[in-house]
Amino acid sequence: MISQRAKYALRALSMLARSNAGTPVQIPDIAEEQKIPKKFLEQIMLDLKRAGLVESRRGKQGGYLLQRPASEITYGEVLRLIDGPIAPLPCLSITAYKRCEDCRGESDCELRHVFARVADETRAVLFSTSLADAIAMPSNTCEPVERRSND
Amino acid sequence: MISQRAKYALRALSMLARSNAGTPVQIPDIAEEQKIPKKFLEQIMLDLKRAGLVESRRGKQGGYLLQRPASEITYGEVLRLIDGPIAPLPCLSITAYKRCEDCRGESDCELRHVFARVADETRAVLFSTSLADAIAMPSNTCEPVERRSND
DNA sequence: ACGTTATCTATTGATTTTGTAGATTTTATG
DNA sequence: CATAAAATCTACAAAATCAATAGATAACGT
Repeated sequence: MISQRAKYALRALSMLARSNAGTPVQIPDIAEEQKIPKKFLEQIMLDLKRAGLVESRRGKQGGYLLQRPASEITYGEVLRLIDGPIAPLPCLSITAYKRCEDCRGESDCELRHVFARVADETRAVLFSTSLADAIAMPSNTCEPVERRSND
Repeated sequence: MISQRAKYALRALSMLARSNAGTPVQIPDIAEEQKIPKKFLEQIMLDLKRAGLVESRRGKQGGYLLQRPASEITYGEVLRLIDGPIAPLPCLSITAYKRCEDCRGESDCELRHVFARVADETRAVLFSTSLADAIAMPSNTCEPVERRSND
């Protein structure tokens, strides 16, 4: 499960992506439309700014804008920033690699082999999907949400 | 990231799967070999038992055995049992579906569309990989851990 | 100068995670 | 039957994480 924070971040960024006009979007507006606690959102936007995803303008007519085109900000990038490593095991993370202390031999760790595949698939989706892609999807992809027999 | 608990559970089950002989494996042995806190492991094994994954024998010569063949216990099943839903969003979980209160319209929620793909891919791997599969993998799959440019 | 907006720092409460501790029950075996 | 070895059960606790709140400060446009 991704964190609430990550959901908020992605939804906020989506709003910025939609409001392309070059005019900043303000926190109170995002908070209201997306039902996000205002002060909480402030912190999140700050994180996004420090990471270089958005830029801010202060004072009247201020607010936030994407720093890059929406097509060049991926879900993976955002998710990693907010929730940390994408990989399901520390020893599979690229940005925060850490050996599992209790695990002898990564090359014959079964867990690692299995979850390496999960990590690969997950990254393939998340880093190939940009904010722009996501916005373009819904209308097209509307087959009645195909469900397999598993979670 | 999967929980420590889940790692322990999977490693313990792996030991049971390997020790096929029909002779029970005991908690102290698992705990020592896998470096798992013994009392913590006890709780985990109880969960696995209650869920019908393993059976137990008490008293001397007691211990735990798989209740089904190792080829019929999947990583997905174990992970869901221990860590909860596989899906990254409550509204994508099959076993614990929950509407996102702050989200209007699931069919046009961008987050949902993107993470639905993640969920599908993840489940495809986890539910198609059994304990037996995982044990069989390591020796074969030993190309020097292919890494993409992303986490 | 004024109000509006982002920025910063600190703190709180709830929940989850990761364990510990100790008493109890069951069972094989001598 | 007595004993020791094993699982079982219940409760608790420390630490970390998450979600959110509070209040003061700095920058900017008009």
